[in-house]
Amino acid sequence: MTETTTFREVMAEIVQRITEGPWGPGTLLPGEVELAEEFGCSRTTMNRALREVSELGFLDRKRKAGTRVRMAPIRQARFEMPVVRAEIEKTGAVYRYALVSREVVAAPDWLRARMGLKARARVVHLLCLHFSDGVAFQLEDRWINASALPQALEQDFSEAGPNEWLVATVPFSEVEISFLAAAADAVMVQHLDHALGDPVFCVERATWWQNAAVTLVTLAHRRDYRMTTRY
Amino acid sequence: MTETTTFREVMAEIVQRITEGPWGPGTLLPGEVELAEEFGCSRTTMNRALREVSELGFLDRKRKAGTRVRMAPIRQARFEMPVVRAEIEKTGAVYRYALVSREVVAAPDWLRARMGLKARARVVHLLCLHFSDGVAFQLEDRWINASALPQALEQDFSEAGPNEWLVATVPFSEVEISFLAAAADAVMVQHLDHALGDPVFCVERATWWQNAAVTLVTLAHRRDYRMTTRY
DNA sequence: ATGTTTATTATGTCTACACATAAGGAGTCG
DNA sequence: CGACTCCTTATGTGTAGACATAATAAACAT
Repeated sequence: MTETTTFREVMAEIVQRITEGPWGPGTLLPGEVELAEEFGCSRTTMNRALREVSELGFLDRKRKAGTRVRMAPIRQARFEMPVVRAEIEKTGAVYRYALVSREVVAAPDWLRARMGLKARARVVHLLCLHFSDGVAFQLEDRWINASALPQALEQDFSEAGPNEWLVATVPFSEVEISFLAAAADAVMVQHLDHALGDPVFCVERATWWQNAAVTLVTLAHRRDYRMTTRY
Repeated sequence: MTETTTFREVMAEIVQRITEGPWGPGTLLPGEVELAEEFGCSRTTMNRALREVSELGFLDRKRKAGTRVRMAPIRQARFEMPVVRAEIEKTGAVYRYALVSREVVAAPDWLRARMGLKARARVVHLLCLHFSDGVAFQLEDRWINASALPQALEQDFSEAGPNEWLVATVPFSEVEISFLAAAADAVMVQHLDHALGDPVFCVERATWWQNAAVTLVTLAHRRDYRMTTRY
């Protein structure tokens, strides 16, 4: 091996041995020291390589037990959750935002339960639309906990979407994301190109910050929308 | 600082400074050497910490340019794509598999176009059901390219699902995954607890290996299924 | 036989140092 | 003024060596 053996090369070789070579599912790999010797690199490098391969989902590492090839590689899909604006503009289309409605109300029971709000919590309820080249692309149904974020009461969200305001205001959060299929309701029918009961692809995102509920949003997408990733 | 400063502690402190402390979005961080000095650790450790924080999506690192706090943290959702069996058994329910139908046919045009198959390619078409505690959980509509995988013709898939056979047979693949909402068709109505036209959450997964199409599968889920992740 | 302690071992992480590499910036030259 | 070269600098990655930790396996006691 003439050139320097980088940990990436080692990774590649390991993956190859797993996927095509002698290390089938369930195989117990030799120890790091032995492998490092075979590959002509330091244990540090071998450790890095093995760690990253295991992060890819191929290996299962346990102290003392050793490194074992996963029976079924954990195939994890990564979906970047783009800001709608970026997602639309990436396609070359023109983005436009519109506020449909805004109201400040007492949190309904289902919302209180869902987000863990106190009784009589006040929330800002928004309906927004995101257009791609003039066509409704996404309907945003958002609730913001005004008890935790009183500044939300002063925002009117007529110019910019609440998402952009939120990411700039609330620094970091605990997030729960769900993907689901829902039946189009009256509101969706009115704003998106759907018929009543049509299947709608929805993303629901609940956000907390320091154990306080921040916001719950449901993003309903236009007809035939797909969320796709490759790897 | 009495106890050992592990790279995790350093990470935590860095994240805290980004989310709550002085390092707002866009901040240019001090160099690794300086930070290592401040935190009382080696540059190696600081490097590891910064690398992992940047993998979390908070930091943007470039040689010479330095380490900068991302304007909008890349909110990426990671969905582990579990084998159905594991997903069901994790909930404590009993898993059962059933083959609904199996046929070997010439690939229909839409499939040829979708997967890039040659004309007159033969495919194995399977319909399978995955039960959770006796209730239909997922309907699997799978096409396997028999031209690339002739072994598939000898499998009858009556005992074990094609997924488990495939992961054991085809080593590693290029995958494209889509999430979408579809309207329940006659087949789904028959096997899942759906009415015609009901919204169904579907996962579509196309797989290639060495530029040859391997399989295309659509997984239709039971009513009200959600795919959820937290971070 | 069964439960508890102890030794062993593979991975996890830290340190200090070195060289590689990419990219910004200064200086040079047409 | 613009294009080029070279230097500087921050991150990227490599080495060897050490100690920490978790989990298995063996030895021991009940």
